[in-house]
Amino acid sequence: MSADSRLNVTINDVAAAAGVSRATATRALKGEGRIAEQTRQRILEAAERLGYVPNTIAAELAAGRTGTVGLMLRDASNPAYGRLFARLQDEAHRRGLDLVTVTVGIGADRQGAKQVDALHRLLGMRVAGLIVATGGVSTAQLEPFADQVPILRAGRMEAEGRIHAVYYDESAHGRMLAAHVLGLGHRRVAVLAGGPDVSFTEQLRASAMRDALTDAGAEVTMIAAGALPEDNVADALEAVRAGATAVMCASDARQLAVLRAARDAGIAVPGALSVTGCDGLLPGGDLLGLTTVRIPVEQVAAAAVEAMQRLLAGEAGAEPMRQGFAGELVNGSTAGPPGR
Amino acid sequence: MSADSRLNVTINDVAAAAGVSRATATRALKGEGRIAEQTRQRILEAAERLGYVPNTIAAELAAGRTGTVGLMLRDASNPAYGRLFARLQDEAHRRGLDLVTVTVGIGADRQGAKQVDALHRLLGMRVAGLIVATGGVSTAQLEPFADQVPILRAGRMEAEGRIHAVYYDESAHGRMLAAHVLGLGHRRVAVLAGGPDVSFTEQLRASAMRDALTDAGAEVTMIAAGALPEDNVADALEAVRAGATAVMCASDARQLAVLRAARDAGIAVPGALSVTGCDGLLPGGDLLGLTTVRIPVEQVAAAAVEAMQRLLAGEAGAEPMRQGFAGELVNGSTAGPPGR
DNA sequence: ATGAAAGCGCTAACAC
DNA sequence: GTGTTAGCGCTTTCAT
Repeated sequence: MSADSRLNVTINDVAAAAGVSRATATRALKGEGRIAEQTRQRILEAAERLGYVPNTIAAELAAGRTGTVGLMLRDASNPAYGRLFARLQDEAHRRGLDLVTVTVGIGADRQGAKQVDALHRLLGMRVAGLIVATGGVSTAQLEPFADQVPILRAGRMEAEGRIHAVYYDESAHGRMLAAHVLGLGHRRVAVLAGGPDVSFTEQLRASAMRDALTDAGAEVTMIAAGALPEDNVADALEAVRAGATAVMCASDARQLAVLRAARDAGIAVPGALSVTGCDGLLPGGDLLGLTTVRIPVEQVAAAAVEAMQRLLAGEAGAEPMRQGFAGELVNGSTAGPPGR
Repeated sequence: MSADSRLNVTINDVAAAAGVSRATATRALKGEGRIAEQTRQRILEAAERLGYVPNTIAAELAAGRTGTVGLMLRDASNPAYGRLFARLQDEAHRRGLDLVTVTVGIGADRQGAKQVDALHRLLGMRVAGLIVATGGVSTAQLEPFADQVPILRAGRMEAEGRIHAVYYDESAHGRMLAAHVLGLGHRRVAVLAGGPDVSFTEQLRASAMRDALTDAGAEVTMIAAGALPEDNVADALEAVRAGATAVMCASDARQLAVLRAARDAGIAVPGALSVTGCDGLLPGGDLLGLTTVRIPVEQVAAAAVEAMQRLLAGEAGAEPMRQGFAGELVNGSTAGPPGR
């Protein structure tokens, strides 16, 4: 309690106070090795009394390993990443894994310097494993470290190489939505998605939609949008005026933007226009009647942490892990049969 | 590039490769002290070539201090915390502060053992400062460390003691909403909020609402709800049947639950019932016409990080910092004049 | 401008 | 059971 107790108390102080050697104190504190129950108590009591907080920095340096897994996360204001983050933390907690997180902004920066920065910060901490939940850092940047520490990409596929992956099956999502829209009877559809440089995920969804739609003989207008949800929404409405009866958005954020625009333009949804999105994470999405796919965040988080734990335990096979999960369709009221 | 390069490369290797001593290598790598530009280049080049990633664990132990600020966060699936998290990270990034985050679940656990756990993990890392963005850890638990390391609570007030705070002025939010509802003409109002054990924030909002309402002569029914948004919504509707014309919810999540229930019960909003919430962070809240207060996440995050930076620089006064921010009313379509 | 040497607080053999 | 000892990889005086 004294001003220079607490964080300044070392294990030496504890050992001295208990009248034992540092080694014995370590053992007692970690509950390993055999010690007399009596001394153990004495040491624990001393630690408690002095307010000892073990210096993990020193411990990890001495032990030559870390107990923590690094998590690289993309901007968590995106609900999808926010939830994934929360679930990953939860799962890790449950399994006794310590997670330390660094986030990387999404600002355009030259050559992804920030991502590399964040990566190095984590690797500099000599984390025991790495979970990467951001598209921002490339496989090529990860690869060099893949045989030093298990690296697992969460949320997004990893096509090849030594990086493990537990991911959303976005192509399946795209197909599910396309099938739904087709089933409703639409034959002229606009697909609104971030351009290739904007979002890999949206691209995946959008191209799956396009393929499924064209395969079924529908006429598709692809609209490559900017990063903001409201970008290029006008183009989508233009397509509607030109005859499209449905706008399929690659994200719920875009779906909201389209709904807003449709409302402002006096276009009835789903009467004159059907709209779909993807993500399914918005609280209140049910009230809005969003038609979407609920991505399986929980499953991906659980599988990712479990996989990481296996990797840390060395139980992994020679092959990198690849596990995909598809969510389920949320049949809302923003999409209906094409009307007039 | 060889299998045991990269993470196994120490500064010794770099020094050796460059034909200098460890000390010189350190200087070159940190860009401090005077060294011949030529040797500097040689060292940097060697580091690059060997793929050297500095071991921050060792560096921090040796230096006796950390460059990182710890962030204790509550479950980020809550949009309010998710956004705060994202903004804090952003701000920290911008200001060159390194943040390491640990989250604490919200599960009921005996005596908040998990919170203490998380706290110790951060303190064990000997972080340079601590930002606490969860109500889960109490002032009493924080206090003992307050003179070892600057501790700043973000999002929630800190009444006394040595803990700094940058917070949402929830009482103001409650008053703003109450004034709005009163202004619309309501005189019989139900207030739905998590009970005292559920959410401190909601309590703050709710009691401010109650006070403002009763001060204006309105009749108020307080409903102490459970943790889930849908908890006790039935009680709120019961109050409506008994004559209340408005239900003020302490959070938007509860507002959504009430809207859902009202819809299912065939109660017109805002015709027969006005509903308000608080948070204002839901994407699509505008489409739903939510009446709410948008909490000033950005301001709080920015102020918190700035404050922390000042504290780290030792520029703080003797008094703990206390900075509150109020958001603004979002005048939606879920609240209107009392009708019949 | 560079090197030598002494630790930082802890763990982990290895003795006793 | 408990103590001794040698580091972990790096920073930092203090010499030179």
